[in-house]
Amino acid sequence: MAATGVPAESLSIGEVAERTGLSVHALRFYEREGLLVGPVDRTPGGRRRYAPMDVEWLLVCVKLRESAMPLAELKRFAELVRAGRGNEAERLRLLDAHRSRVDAQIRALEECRSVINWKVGVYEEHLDRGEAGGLWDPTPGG
Amino acid sequence: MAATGVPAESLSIGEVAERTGLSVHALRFYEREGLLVGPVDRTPGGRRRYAPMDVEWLLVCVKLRESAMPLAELKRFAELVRAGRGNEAERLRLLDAHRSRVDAQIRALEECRSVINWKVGVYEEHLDRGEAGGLWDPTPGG
DNA sequence: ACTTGATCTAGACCTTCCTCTAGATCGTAG
DNA sequence: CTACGATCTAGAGGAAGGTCTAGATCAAGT
Repeated sequence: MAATGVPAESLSIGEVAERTGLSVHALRFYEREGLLVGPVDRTPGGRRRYAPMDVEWLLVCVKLRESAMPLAELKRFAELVRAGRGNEAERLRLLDAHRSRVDAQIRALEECRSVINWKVGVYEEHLDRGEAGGLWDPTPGG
Repeated sequence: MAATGVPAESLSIGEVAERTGLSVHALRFYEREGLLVGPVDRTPGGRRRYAPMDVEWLLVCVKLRESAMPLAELKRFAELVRAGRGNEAERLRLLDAHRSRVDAQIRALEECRSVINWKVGVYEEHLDRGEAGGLWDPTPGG
């Protein structure tokens, strides 16, 4: 069912799927799209054998994706890493730009939350005083 | 160019687009999809005339969408509001569920940010000591 | 009247990001 | 040897959320 005869730490695609939360399909898709740093190792039979480093990279990818980095940008990042030492400044710029976007997202979500909280408050108050309130709900926007 | 002969507060679709940040196309799309609470007023010539209340509803929609509420759920909410008084408890449940998701999103983004911060720190440190660092970048995952 | 810009409708089209299918192969357990 | 599940490749399919086009109409300025 799993690893034998290969470097003890290597993982099958299914195991990587479990560890990263990505689907097996998505893992193959990411690879095709050039989102991985290096080519994935194969067993003599042609199955993928992921190294721990691949998994760590994928875990970073998952975080970047979760924070809405587009695949295209993730690909760009992977290319920079693949190119090797010498472009760290550019990698840094890329990450830093993304970080700003994440901060903006957080701020935006906090604002959304306060709008929702306000709406929730309106409904709670209404329910508290009971439907007996009679003429109610002239509230713009329900 | 704008309102005359209609209730002073009514707005053209272009004006609403400006005020909400939605495109004119998106506004028509939202309407078709049943995301608005009521039918939008029309001029004798057939142009849409939005009431201030429509705009307020749209501004709420924008916030809900920004926080990733699916259109289907927004539509459900619009239906409840359209149905009128009596279903406030359900509206509340819907909003409350969404609020939890927003909180989860914020927490997830904060975790992403800390991963990014760590990565940024790695690159900054590298750049600080100069490329002269020589053998570097055995870092799993670039 | 003429021109220009905003709107109108219906519906085709697009992008992003996967997901799923088909049909074949690998590998391990019985 | 036989099964059976996991994986393989290539490519089709799909959901979400708009965006854009075409061709016509409206409304205002000159």
